[in-house]
Amino acid sequence: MSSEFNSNRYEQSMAEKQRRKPGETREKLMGAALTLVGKGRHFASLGIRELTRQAGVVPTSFYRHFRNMDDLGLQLVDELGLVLRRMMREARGHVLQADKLIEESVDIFISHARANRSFFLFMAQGLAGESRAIQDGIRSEMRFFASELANDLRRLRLVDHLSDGDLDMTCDLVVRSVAFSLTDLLGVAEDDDYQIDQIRKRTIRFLQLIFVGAAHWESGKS
Amino acid sequence: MSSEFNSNRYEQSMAEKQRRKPGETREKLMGAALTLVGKGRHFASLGIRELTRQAGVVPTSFYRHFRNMDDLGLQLVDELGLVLRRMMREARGHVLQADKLIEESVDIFISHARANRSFFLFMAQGLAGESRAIQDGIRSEMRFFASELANDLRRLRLVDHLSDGDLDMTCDLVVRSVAFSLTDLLGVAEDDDYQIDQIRKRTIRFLQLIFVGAAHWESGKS
DNA sequence: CACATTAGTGAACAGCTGTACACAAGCGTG
DNA sequence: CACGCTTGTGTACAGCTGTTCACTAATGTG
Repeated sequence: MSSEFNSNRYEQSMAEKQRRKPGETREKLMGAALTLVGKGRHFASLGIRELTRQAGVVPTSFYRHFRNMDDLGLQLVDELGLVLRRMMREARGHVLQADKLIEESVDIFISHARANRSFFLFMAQGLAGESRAIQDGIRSEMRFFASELANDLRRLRLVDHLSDGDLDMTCDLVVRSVAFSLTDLLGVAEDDDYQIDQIRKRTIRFLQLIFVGAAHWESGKS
Repeated sequence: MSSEFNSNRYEQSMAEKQRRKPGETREKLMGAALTLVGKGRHFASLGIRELTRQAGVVPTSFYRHFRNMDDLGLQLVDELGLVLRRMMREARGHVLQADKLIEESVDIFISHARANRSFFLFMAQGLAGESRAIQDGIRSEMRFFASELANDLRRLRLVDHLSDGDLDMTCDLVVRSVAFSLTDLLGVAEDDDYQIDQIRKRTIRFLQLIFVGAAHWESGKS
């Protein structure tokens, strides 16, 4: 990555101290955090020096962009939101007919989880992390995701018999189940296709079970 | 049992350096870890010195009982198993008739979660923690819990139409949903009765939805 | 061009960290 | 009693930690 500017003006780079595109260090620091998390470290155990070392930057640079570790975590949550939105957009574009809706959505989810492993690892960690702000941020992203899902389902008119509240609850449960499958997914090796397929099948069955419940919800309500 | 001369020799305890019942320091260390976790710290960020300080013990004592932090975590997972088993036993004893089964189980779960807050906090953290061994341990406890639940349901003959595999899947989903509600529960203040009741109601609805799905599962299967 | 602002650097400091080592007190067993 | 075993203690050390400070180079704005 980022090799587009190494050809034209490196002859004056005697010092090469700080000529980089703006915000690059910031991204390097956030990327370094994700890299370390991707290597199995927990975000809460990362230190500033360790982070800057991984990013190839001097420790003091950290404070130019973040007040402390929680601050960096919050900005990571914001980027996580972008990842989720990209995933939603792709799902909305790809789902063609209703009968394969669950399978295709789960597939898209799994492929995004594999492509953005570190991001989702960070999300799973943050749910029970030590910063309340990060926790709330992630929870809020999940709520947003669930409400968007509810909107889509309403638009597709597949669940007309459900009240808004019941639909929201159903989507909430769906998102939680998928999020939990996510932690399964992050627990197996990246290339263990067999295990990943098992998780895929289980997740699909979970969602089918939930939607069967939703289809019969009013009649089954006590 | 008591010989005749071991009763009058406690007056030489001038130093009182290390006369404590065996294993007390071990428990103090594990308790200190739980205390810190209960205060909002993440287990992965705890240090040995910090822990021994909290326990009121000298740092070197740590190594008498644990090889490292992961070792301590694993032993905490074992104790977590005991907590879960106690909870299951109480649930089995208290559930009288089938129609209140979900409500009563959720109530028991919530009361145990409040009573053993730090333990469940540790469990929620460990699910996405940095030690694979701890992660697997917790996952294994959850699987055991789910299979016990499946046994109970089979014994109560409430779900005779489900195959063993489908019942296991249903119970797995139930346990996951409850575990996720747990993280909600741990996120609110201990005495915020209103929020806790909201979580209680939502969890009950989740489980009802799942069981409605299970009741119609075969017919809804594609 | 002059200027304030921004983003980078290196040196420094006090304090904390994990771990090793040698020692002491009490225990159970012979 | 003497012995080894376990548990707890104090000291020590090298290395890492977060954070402050003063300095410098490049950038954008007038």
